[in-house]
Amino acid sequence: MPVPFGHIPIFTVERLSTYIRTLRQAKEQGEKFISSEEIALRNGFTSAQVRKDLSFFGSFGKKGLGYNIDLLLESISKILGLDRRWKVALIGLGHLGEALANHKGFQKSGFDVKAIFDIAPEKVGKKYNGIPIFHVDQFPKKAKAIGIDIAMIAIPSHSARETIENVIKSGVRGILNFTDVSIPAREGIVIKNVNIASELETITFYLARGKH
Amino acid sequence: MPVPFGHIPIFTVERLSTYIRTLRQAKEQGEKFISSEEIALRNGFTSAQVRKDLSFFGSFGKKGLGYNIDLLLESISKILGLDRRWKVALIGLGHLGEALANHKGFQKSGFDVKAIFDIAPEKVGKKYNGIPIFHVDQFPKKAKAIGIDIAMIAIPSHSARETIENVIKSGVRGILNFTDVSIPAREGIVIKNVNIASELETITFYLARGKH
DNA sequence: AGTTGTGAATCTGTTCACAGCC
DNA sequence: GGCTGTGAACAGATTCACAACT
Repeated sequence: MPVPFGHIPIFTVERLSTYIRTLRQAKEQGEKFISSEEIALRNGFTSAQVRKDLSFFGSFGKKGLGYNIDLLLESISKILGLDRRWKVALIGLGHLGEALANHKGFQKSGFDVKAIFDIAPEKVGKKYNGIPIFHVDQFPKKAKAIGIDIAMIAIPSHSARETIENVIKSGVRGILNFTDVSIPAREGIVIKNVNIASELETITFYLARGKH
Repeated sequence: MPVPFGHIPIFTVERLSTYIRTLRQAKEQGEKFISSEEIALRNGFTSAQVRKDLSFFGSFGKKGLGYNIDLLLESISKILGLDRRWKVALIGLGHLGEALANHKGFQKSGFDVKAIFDIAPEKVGKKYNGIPIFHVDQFPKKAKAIGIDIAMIAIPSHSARETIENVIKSGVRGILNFTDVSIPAREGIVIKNVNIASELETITFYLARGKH
């Protein structure tokens, strides 16, 4: 089933996902067609970049006219694997975990949080937002039973490495890691490390030197 | 005061901030020195990359020995502008906003959330975690009075563009934007767009094609 | 006239490989 | 012997610029 298109730059993949949001917003504003220039403008990219990104996967536009928004939305969604729903587990129901469990954007893109894992006895066995909470020790068993595709990790850093190893061992191949411990990807596993303090730190780098 | 080191790759800046976390963790484990190889290994980078990143800013290591962790921590912190504290405002106290207001990692890196802004009448005028909550309309006045350096935006997308324009007009030069609307940077302003659903979407791209 | 799609040229970032120092 | 620091070589991503199409 996987259809390879040759090698795709990682930055292209990240931008595709931005285009989806831009297209949804243009659609809400009543637009039917959109040019590469307009997509670029809204995001601070260049129009050539938008066209090149899309060209890796095919021809979706009409010369002189631009892109049909509905068609392009559907095409990019398919490219990103969003033409199906994905079962997501959340590990760690702290403040960030709650935010993730409540995140509106997931539903729209096809992600369903199917199970939550934590170690706090007062949480385990209950439900949050209708989603069952299990003990982290149960992860391998439950993940297999439910068919979890992706795990989001939002736990303290001291147990991060061990927990993520167990997640990988249990057969889950996609990991979105919010902990302070950045985990290298490895054969067969897709890991994305996101660190919120890091994001602020790249901002201060530029602010501190007045170069921006 | 800003000391220019020539042009620095954006990826170098992002990795520096990862190195800080790695160094802190090594330090907690009782290490005093660390090699570029060890830093690389823990994060899935290459040792040459670590050395090259640091070489943009000076020589921090000892040949044959590696890097003194305390010294390197201090050096990188200074490079990233973390040798001072930064005043941060949070706009939007929804689920994600609450997570940001409670985020432990900020304190450690020198970020203090000094004010929260929202539009809900039941929140405005109260405090959250000891941080005062103001109406978003008050942002320009309060931001100036407090001396806000960076604004974190965690509001629904429909009001994102307008709110961010007002933040920029009020003189804040650093923005961490969590909304679905990605905002282009512009002269004099540093903007970082972070989208959590996007992160999942780049994972599914690879999962969907079995290529990882 | 307007806009796409794309090879070629350019620019940016990474890796190699080794001299130099501890 | 081990590890850094770095110029040179390489790989990867972006931009240019224009032919092709509506």
